[in-house]
Amino acid sequence: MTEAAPNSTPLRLFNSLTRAVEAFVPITPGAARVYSCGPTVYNYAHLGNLRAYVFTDTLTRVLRWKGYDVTHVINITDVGHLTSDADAGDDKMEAAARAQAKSIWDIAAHYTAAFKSNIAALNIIEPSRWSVATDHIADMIAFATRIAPEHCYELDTGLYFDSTTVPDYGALAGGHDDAAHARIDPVAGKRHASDFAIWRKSPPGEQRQMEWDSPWGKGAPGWHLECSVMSLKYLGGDEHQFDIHTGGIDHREIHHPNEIAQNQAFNCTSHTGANWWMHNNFLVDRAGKMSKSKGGFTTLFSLIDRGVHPLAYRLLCLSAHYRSELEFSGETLGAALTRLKRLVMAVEGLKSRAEDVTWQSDDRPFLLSNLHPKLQPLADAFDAALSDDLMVPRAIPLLEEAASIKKVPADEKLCLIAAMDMALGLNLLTLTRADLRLPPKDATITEAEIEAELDRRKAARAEKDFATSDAIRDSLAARGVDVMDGDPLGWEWRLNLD
RNA sequence: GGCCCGAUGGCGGAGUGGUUACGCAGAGGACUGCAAAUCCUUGCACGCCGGUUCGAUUCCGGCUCGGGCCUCCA
Repeated sequence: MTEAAPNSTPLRLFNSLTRAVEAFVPITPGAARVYSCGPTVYNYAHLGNLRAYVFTDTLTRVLRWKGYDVTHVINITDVGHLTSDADAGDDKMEAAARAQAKSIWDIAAHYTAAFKSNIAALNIIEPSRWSVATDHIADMIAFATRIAPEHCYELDTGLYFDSTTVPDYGALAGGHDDAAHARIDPVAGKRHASDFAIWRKSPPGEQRQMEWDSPWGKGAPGWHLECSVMSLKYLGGDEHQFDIHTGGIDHREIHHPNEIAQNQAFNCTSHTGANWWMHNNFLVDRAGKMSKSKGGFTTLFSLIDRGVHPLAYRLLCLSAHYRSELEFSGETLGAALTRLKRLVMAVEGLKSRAEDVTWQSDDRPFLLSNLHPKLQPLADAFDAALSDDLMVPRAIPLLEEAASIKKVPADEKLCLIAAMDMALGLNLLTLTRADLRLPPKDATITEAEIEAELDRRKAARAEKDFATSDAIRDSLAARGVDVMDGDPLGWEWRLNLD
């Protein structure tokens, strides 16, 4: 541990490899190396995608809370995913480029920037490294060259991995059933249905925007290859092993088993490459999970356009355990926004009463030292909840209790809240009520106009001309503005979350 | 068709073999010219049928319903 842990509950994490919660033991004492499967940048991330990064951010923050130095890598997949068939066919990046009549590189740059903007808006800590797939083609070719003689075979369409050449292929998925794959039209010549492409050759006579020379001809790497290559390169160390690999639960069935097979082939061992494989569950709506390919996805940008602060979505994600499905709707989002607002107001109230600035420290052990006797049990319970496989839903009410508990000085409460928020990432110490009042994109009135109307109304009320003051209030309401006399903020946008 | 998961109050979502989750909504109160916002208080639950048990929402079996994966997906 790099810092003295204020509380000593051991961290326990669910491991998809064993389907059990296990005590976390890092390879290097005091350090944690984490790799997260990142986005394919051919479109905007939808809210379901973003849940995965709130999850991995929670993991990062809890590891830090427990005192570990975290090295975190997220990849940017700017090449390699296919639109349809198992291992051949069109590339999503190429298809998006054609559809938008842009260079594929422009597409990747645009959606990468959009993704990073979402990450920032959700107060997700930047990874130690963003690892871009197309920057690692040479590494991928070297990796493939090393495993090819023992584990791969070449067809007209590309280089394929023979899934029977590694022990327990598909174990992560909970048992592999080769027959189940038979339903899919197999690529001609594949030895086993579960074999997958390491290198995809460009179709004869077709010039692709992204293609590279390789020992197996001009083409592009298979989409499983990049994660093995980049995770082992940046996190694997001499042993080519690291601590935790995260991703969506859908990756547990295909992508991660294939990654494991590649790692085993590369290392010539049965070790999967990562000691923990962790998977977040889906964000769902009434119809089931959200997904890009089904269309009809909702982006974080669309929420902001409606006047919903992005951290409300973060709080929504934190209100459920990462391994549970989470229902998304206007109602659940609105509930999270209201909850966030009340939290922010509580902290603002404490800040206005605080007498010193000790709570402005970012030194967690300091903040958690010498806690008020009434706060210590809350801190301990908070630590216990986080340590129990990141049980954040049980941790949030403890922060709320810390904010409202009676007969404890504001400064002391703020110290604990500041420490807790380092784990939750809700920005509670800096966020203000006014920050949460985002104008809807379709607003028909400006804030200056609203303030002018409120000045008129204030004058009318001073004269006890309630007919005029109520008429002004009604006209503002008709334009989506709610007047709140007893509230320092004075007014608020009315949200439409249907 | 194969594999897997879930079923908690109006909604979301924790948890437990016998005692409070929590949030949002609702209700009552305070405040307010009124309303809103805020604060305080508060009602509401454990899919169905069996079994184990002194006692099950919590353990076991069956059923029903819902969902996921098996094709790119977080």
